[in-house]
This record gives sequence, C-alpha cells and structure tokens, in this order.
Amino acid sequence: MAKKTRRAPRRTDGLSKEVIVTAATGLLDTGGEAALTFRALTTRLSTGYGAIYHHVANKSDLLAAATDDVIARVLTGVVVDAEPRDGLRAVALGLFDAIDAHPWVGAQLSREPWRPALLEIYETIGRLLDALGVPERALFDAAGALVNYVLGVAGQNAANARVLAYDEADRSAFLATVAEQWSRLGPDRYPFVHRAAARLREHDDREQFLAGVDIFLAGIATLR
Amino acid sequence: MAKKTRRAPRRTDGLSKEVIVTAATGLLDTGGEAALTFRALTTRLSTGYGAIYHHVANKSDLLAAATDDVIARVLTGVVVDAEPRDGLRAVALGLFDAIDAHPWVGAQLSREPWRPALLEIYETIGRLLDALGVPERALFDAAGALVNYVLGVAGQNAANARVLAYDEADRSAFLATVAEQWSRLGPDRYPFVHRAAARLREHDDREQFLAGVDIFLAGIATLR
DNA sequence: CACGGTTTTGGATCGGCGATCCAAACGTGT
DNA sequence: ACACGTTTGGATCGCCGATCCAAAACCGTG
Repeated sequence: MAKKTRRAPRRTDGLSKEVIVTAATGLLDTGGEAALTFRALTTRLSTGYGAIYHHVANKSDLLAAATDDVIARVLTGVVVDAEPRDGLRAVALGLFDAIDAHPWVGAQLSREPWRPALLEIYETIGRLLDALGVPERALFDAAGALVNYVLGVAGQNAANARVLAYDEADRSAFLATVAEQWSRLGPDRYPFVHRAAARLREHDDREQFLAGVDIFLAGIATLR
Repeated sequence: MAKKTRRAPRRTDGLSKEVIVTAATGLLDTGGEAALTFRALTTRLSTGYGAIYHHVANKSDLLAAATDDVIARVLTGVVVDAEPRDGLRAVALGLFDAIDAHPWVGAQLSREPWRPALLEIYETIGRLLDALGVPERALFDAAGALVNYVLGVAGQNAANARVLAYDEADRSAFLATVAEQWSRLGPDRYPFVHRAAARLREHDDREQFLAGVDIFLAGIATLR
C-alpha cells in the first residue's frame, strides 16, 4: 500500500571486520561494556544488523577480536631484546596501561582465557622469565603467577578507575571520600584498613603496581 | 472476559533478602552468571517480580549481596590466630576454593571492588602481613599485590574450570587437547608455550597457586 | 472483633537487547 | 547484457531488567 519506502543505497566504502572492531573499541572505551550493542554499532557505522553479522559471528566473537587487537598492539610495541628484567617491567607496565585505557580488556581476558590474547601474553612473559635464568622446574609456576598478578592488578585498577570520574579533580575528591570512610571504620574492627586510609590519598596506582612486580621478581630470584 | 482469574494466595513462609540471596547463589552456581535472571528467580521461589524487587534494589545489588555472603563465609571460617605465614596460605587457599566453587564471585569482585567483600579481604590479608613483620612502608604495596594475585589467579582458574566439563574425565581430555594444540604451535614462534604444553597435562591448579603464593611471600621476605 | 492504614506479594507491561532471517542492492565473470 | 553469488539493510522474534499497580495479608487501635 504505497509503502514503497526506498531502502537506503548500499555503502561505497567496504565494511570489514577490522572496521567493525575499531568501532566496537571506540564504543567500549567511551561508554564501557554496556555501551557495546549492535544497535549502537549500526548507528555508528550507519549500516544494519545483517551487515555486521556477516563479518562477526556474535557479540562475544566481537569482544574477543577487539581484545586480541589491543593486546597484540601492546606486545608488539614493547622492546623485548632489552635486559630481561627491564623487558618484564616494560611488558607489565604496557599491559597495565593498556587495561587502564581499555578497562573492558581485563574483564574479557579473564572471561575467555583460552583465546589468542592470553596465549601471546604467556609466551612473552614466559620467554623473558626464561632469559632471566629462572630454573626449568619453577618456570611455569613463576610465569603463571606473574601473568595473573599483572592481569589481576591491572583489572582491579581499571575497575577502580571506572568508578572515578575521569577528571583528576574528581579523582582526588573520590579518594578523599573513600579514605574518610575507611578511616571512620574504627581501628579495633579494621586496624589495617584504618591505617591504609592515610596512604590511600597519596598513593600512585602505577607505582604500587611496579612495586608489586618487584616483589614478585625478588621472590622469583630466590628460586634460582 | 469473565477473566476473574483468582490470583494465587499469598505465600506463608516469609520472603527475605537472605532467602533470595540463597536462591540466587544456587542459580549462579549451577548455570553461571547467565542463569541469574529475575524470571528464573520467580520460578524457583514461586513468586513474582514485585516480591523480589521489594527486598532487592536491582540485579547488581543482588549479585553484590551474594558475593559478600560467600566471602564472609570464607573469611570467618579461616583460623587467623595461627602462625601468620600459615594464616596467609589458609586465607589464600580458602579464597581460591571459594571462587573455584562459585566462579561468578571472582568476576563480581573485580567488577565492583568498592563493596564490603573486598574490604574484608584487604583487612584480613593486611593484618596477617603486618603480623608477619612486613615493614610499614612496604605493607600496603605488599597487601595490594598479594590480594590481587590471589583474586587474579583464582579468577583465571575459575574461568578455565568453567570451560571444562565438571567431570574429571572430560577435564583431562580437554587438557590433552589444549596441550596438543599448544605443542603444535611450533617451537620457533612459541618456544615457551610449546614447552609449557608438556607441563600442562600433569599440573595441578591448586599446587601451582600455592607455589605462586610462596614466590610472593619469598619476595616479601626480602623487604624486611 | 471490626476496620483502615501499612507492608508484602504477584503479575501485566515497557523499552531495549542479541540473534535470526530475508529481500534488495551491488559486483563480477562470461 | 545478463545471471549468479556476495554484501548489505532492516523487520522481526523471544528474552531480559525494570517499573508499576492492585490484591492480599498483617497489625495497631478502639
């Protein structure tokens, strides 16, 4: 009935998985995991569902592809032929910063640990630990421990950062509020957290992360 | 019309947040995070949406409550007045096993790290590290590192376990498959993972986790 | 024991999501 | 120029979290 709604003409620039992954990464970075919906993708790419599903199996495939993309960028960007100890710190910091910039990566890595991204991480860190001279019998325990430490802390940090407004002023205001709550908890029931509150205000996440890596490397050194 | 559908009579046993949290934990344990829906809850509790929303603010409130519940059970169940080193290992193992039994807890802890559960974990581990004699200046870095290591590894382990069928036969079959894939990766491009494949078959997650805790404690000891 | 306000409960409903499906538009080989 | 396979856009489905409202039970007051 006179509907004849002329459908929009086909796009000229070809759609590809790469284009879709880039758009998805943008949505994830600006709005968090909840912002990645196929509807938002169709709007941003001005296309339809079918076009996207033609290049991507489903949502978790898309998330995995975006994660692999981010991690691959980090690992190839890091100089590995440095001194192993420096290389390890560089890789650790690179992953920390990447997850800080893309908080959803941390969650995805622990949700689907069998995909390529984690394999590459293990390979890079394991090789560096080997070059560091960690004995064979302890190499795999050490690699597992270090990888998990790095991803664990980076993920926690990203989760914390997500709560904070991304503005530095709000950040210190938030930290002050939390510190105040913590110190109010009472030294008898919460002696540690009560004391930690004072440190909270002045602490630097990145420095604390590196301090943890060093604790780790010191522990690994005792295995030799 | 003649609809006059007599509405079901009101339940006699009172609904409470505790009952709802228990039911939610059951759903989460058997079917994973995807299985926790308000529809499934209404079925299991044979009630309606309003009844549940009367006791619970929303879904994330429910998840947080269930998480706090599980973690509180672990921390109160652990003997703390033992030797600090043993206490730390006991707490670490308790958390590892709890997250292994309730995989969703790990994800929730990193998703909303400001809720009570993580506070209690920090308090318990921080106090034990203090009793261990870690110097004040390193105490908070050490606590942060250890907490994140424990939660990181436990979460990864739970994610791995979730893929595996919960049957031990399927588990070794799966491990064999992964080990085979890994060893096929080629020693030139993936020297570490290629070697790790051999270990994968025989490794015990719990033992490897404890080995990591020991690496940590060894590293912390060097801070003294 | 009656009665009215308050708390607790059940279910209809809404908008938004991932996924599926199909026809229109395009490109390519002949 | 034509036909066939590929790429694209959008209608549609079933399910989700959340909201809202009225029925049912409870309870203090007289």
